[in-house]
Amino acid sequence: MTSPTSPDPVGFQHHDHAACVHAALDEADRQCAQEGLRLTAVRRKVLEILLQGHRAMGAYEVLDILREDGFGSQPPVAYRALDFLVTHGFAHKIERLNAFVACAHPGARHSPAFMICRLCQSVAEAQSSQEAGPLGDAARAAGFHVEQTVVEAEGVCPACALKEAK
Amino acid sequence: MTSPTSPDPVGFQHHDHAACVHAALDEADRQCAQEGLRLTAVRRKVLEILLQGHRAMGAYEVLDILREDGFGSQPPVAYRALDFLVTHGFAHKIERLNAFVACAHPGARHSPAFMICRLCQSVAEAQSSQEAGPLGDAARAAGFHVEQTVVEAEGVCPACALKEAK
DNA sequence: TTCTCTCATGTGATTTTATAACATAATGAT
DNA sequence: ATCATTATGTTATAAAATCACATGAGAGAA
Repeated sequence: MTSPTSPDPVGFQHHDHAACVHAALDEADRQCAQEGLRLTAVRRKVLEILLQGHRAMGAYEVLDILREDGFGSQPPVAYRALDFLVTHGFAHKIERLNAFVACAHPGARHSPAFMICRLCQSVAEAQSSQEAGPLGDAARAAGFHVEQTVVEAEGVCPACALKEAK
Repeated sequence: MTSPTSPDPVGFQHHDHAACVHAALDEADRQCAQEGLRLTAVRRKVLEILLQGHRAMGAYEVLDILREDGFGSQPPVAYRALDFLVTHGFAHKIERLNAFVACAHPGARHSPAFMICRLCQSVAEAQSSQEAGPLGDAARAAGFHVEQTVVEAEGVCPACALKEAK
């Protein structure tokens, strides 16, 4: 299933893709049931698309796939599902790319940080924190109450750095 | 010149606005001369607009003012000038808002961090760092080479927090 | 100066991203 | 079964950004 030569776009490491998609969907089902959220067909499909894609995808890219699969084909269909997933932590928006990725740490309450490779467009998700680091310090100093954070680094992933060095 | 009742949108504190705009433009002139950059009329005007506005402004908002002042009125005019300013550190793009602010620390080589008030839309710029904090740790652990960072916190500024508390 | 090369600007058209507004349908509670 | 709520489908439009190409201004060489 997983090509051994293609770069792993979410974690910079290879893994069993089909299993990972399945497990994440199961986890989402479980979590929605627990919290009384409705993981409807479109929403579940969009999450599946993001998990399958395993990289940052634009809303219209997601929409194209939804259309092929017989769902509504207008932008709001994709945006609404993406909003749901983002709101409830099943996916994240990468502001720098105006694109979306499935969350790599489902279930965990977290403020994610992303590393975006400018060469292969892969995106890795790391755990961040709203209080730690320079931003947390600045916020405390300024008396600013942080509710959400966008932390994204653009640069070169290890795989591309290797290729470039050659 | 400065209204004592309006919130200060960039730093959450009041200051002498006219002088601040003037000083920043001078500083930009100086720095461009030194680095052999051309701070042309449009570019200087756009910087002035951002400094005057003293908040995050959309490209089209900037463009409207350019138009009124007799410059070109098509989007590329604004976007090109903004690109120049951002590239050379005279302004920053706030990804979360798709908007631009004049740099609050001109001259300093820095990776900025922003605090965005969701109530009054004011934006404060703090100094950040590409190496410090959770993101730096994660990047080192992953072998990711960071070139640029987007660090933005959304929340409530001190002034709005006070108003809400009432 | 005048030529020329380069970089910047002006303009029209288009693409990409995102939302508004409203009708219809599905779901859950009573 | 009814009703309120929430989700979906669809049309239309807004907002943000870029492409392509023609014109113009500035720096350096002849």
